Amino acid sequence: MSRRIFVSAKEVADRAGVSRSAVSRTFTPGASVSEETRRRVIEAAEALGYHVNHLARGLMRNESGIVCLIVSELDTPYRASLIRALTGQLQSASKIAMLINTDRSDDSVDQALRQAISYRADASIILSGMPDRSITDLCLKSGQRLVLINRDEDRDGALMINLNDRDAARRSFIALLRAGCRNFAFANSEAMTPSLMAREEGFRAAGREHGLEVTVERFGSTTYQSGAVLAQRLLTRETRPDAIFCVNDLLACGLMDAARFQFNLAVPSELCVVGFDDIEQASWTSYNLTTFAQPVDRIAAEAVAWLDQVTPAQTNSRRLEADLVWRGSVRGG
Amino acid sequence: MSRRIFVSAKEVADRAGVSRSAVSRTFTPGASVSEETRRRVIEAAEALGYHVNHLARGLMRNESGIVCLIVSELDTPYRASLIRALTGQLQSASKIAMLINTDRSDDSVDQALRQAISYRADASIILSGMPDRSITDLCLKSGQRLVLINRDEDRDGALMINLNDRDAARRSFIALLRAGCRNFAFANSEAMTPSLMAREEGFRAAGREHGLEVTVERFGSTTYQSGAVLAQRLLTRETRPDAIFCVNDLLACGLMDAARFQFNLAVPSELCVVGFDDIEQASWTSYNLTTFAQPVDRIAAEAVAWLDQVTPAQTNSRRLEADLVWRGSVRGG
DNA sequence: CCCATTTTTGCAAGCGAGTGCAACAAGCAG
DNA sequence: CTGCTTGTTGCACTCGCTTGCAAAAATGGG
Repeated sequence: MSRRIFVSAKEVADRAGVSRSAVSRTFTPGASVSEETRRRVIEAAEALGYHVNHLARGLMRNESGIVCLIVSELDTPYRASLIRALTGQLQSASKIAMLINTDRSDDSVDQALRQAISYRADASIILSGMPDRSITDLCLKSGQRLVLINRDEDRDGALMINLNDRDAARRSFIALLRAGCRNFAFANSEAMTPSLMAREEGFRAAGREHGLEVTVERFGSTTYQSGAVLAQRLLTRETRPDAIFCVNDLLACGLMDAARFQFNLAVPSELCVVGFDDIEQASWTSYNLTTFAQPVDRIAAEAVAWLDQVTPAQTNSRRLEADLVWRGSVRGG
Repeated sequence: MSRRIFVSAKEVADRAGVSRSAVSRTFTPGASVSEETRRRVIEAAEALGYHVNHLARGLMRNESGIVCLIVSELDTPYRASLIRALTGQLQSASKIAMLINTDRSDDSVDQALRQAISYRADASIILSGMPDRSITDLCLKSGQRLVLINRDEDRDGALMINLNDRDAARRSFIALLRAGCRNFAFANSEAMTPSLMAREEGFRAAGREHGLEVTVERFGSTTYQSGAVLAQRLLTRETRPDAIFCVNDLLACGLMDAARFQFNLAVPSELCVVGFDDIEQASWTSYNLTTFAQPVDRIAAEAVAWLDQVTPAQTNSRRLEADLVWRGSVRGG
């Protein structure tokens, strides 16, 4: 079964009684075709079910319209909503997303970029992991655009979109301080990616500025399960924290559940919690979590706008602000 | 900036001192090339950073290796995990996923399929919505494979993967009956898709068989928020249900939160709840929801296996079983 | 009505690869 | 040495499209 009998421009041309170029031009915005021929071509195309072959077009035009999204653990709420925003906005800019899942091995971000090159993607957007410099250089040299979201490592020529994590962490500290908390803790994973570390640094720095100790605990990856373990570790300390900033919401949910059901602590009266990302679950009544919102639409918009530019601007780094979403997991507010 | 200077087979051939065909054959498994030339080609390719142009290859071979995933609201937990499974398994079968987001307008499933045709996708997998017959016919006629997941409407030639929703609903009823419940309710959305309706039918049918009334309430879409509204409606009835089967987990979470925080009902002692999908949140301590697991890996495996077949089998419909995951939202167990 | 513009149209040359075919080389049996 | 098989290689055509170029048609001004 390799019938694969797509109808080609030739057939449309024959049926419409015009040349193949006429068909081509009909489907090329801005090309010179008379109203009459265009009508006949459209009609024939409709009747035959013709669709321009984007593979062939990409080959000729030397631009495929494809943008690769490189991501692991894509069912994580934050990732999923970012992907949703990106695919939506890419489509509005008449590009199409190829999704490459890098869950498997470690070098697979490199593999993913090779795929991107093979399909002559116009650009790649990296949401997870960090590829080797040699391969990113190859991408850039080949004229493929590169967007790094929350990756932070430098790659000249690539667009880097980051949040102001340090500042958010600082604001979180102040909010907790105003809520009357005095024993601060930071619940982190062991992932140690730049943006996660920036949150930790920012929170610690704020502590130092106010002359207050900040307990830091790190465990596993940024998941619900890690949150539970971190709760275990933090809440059994001699001086129990009354304020915990969690490196992301998923972890915060796990931590809150453990605090509540395992340690019988009431949030926010006995323990204040702040998260990061503003995933949907943060707004659920059970959590009602005060958190920082990832501006997914802004992120996607910046990325797509940059891809649409003819010549990428000088400044290829964006630092976006994460807004604090006040909910019930912190007193006051 | 349209440099786009990818290296071509010609350049590799020149550098290796062989013909272009030799390069082509080197990268075509099973083609006849001597060990010596292959070595030289590989070496030159490596040095130049050559990657076969999949656009051109797809054009010639008349198969692109692209599979379109057509989906809306892809940040929904169940959808996201299905996408993760699909992309992972497609890649293992050396195919690549194109993700088409159909959030926007209503006819956009049709639009998506047009895109799939334009990119000469080998197949399309539809997770949301239902395209017009005319366009699916065009896909099939063009030799493009079609997979419908939980769509249920018939399309000859397409693979249809469904769950045994009716049976799951029946088992759910029996479990609730055994838990000692007597006032049964079914919380549904107004989406009315076949698989959701099958769950409702199945649950009602089980009720009839046991001579017990089943209250059905429908509202909005299958979201957390709808769950809250449905709780409001169901739990204010003169005879309050003590067993609610929710059409999916998201809705169940909303319903449980409302039951708990708004109506002060304890789960499972005063109210038993069963969901569907087994999203990650169902396992969180706050919900600890008894539910039916969507066999996402099986679904993905069936889809990919069918795509790999040279000639699609006669029987192009799969009905998979959803396993009951016992947790704490139902007494006993 | 004629000539100069402008618009439309078709031809043909690519884009980067795969592959049938024939030429060629090597290996081997007779 | 000849004839034949087996394995490699290059030529040239093809896939479906875009686009520069020049010819043809349409338009308009004088």
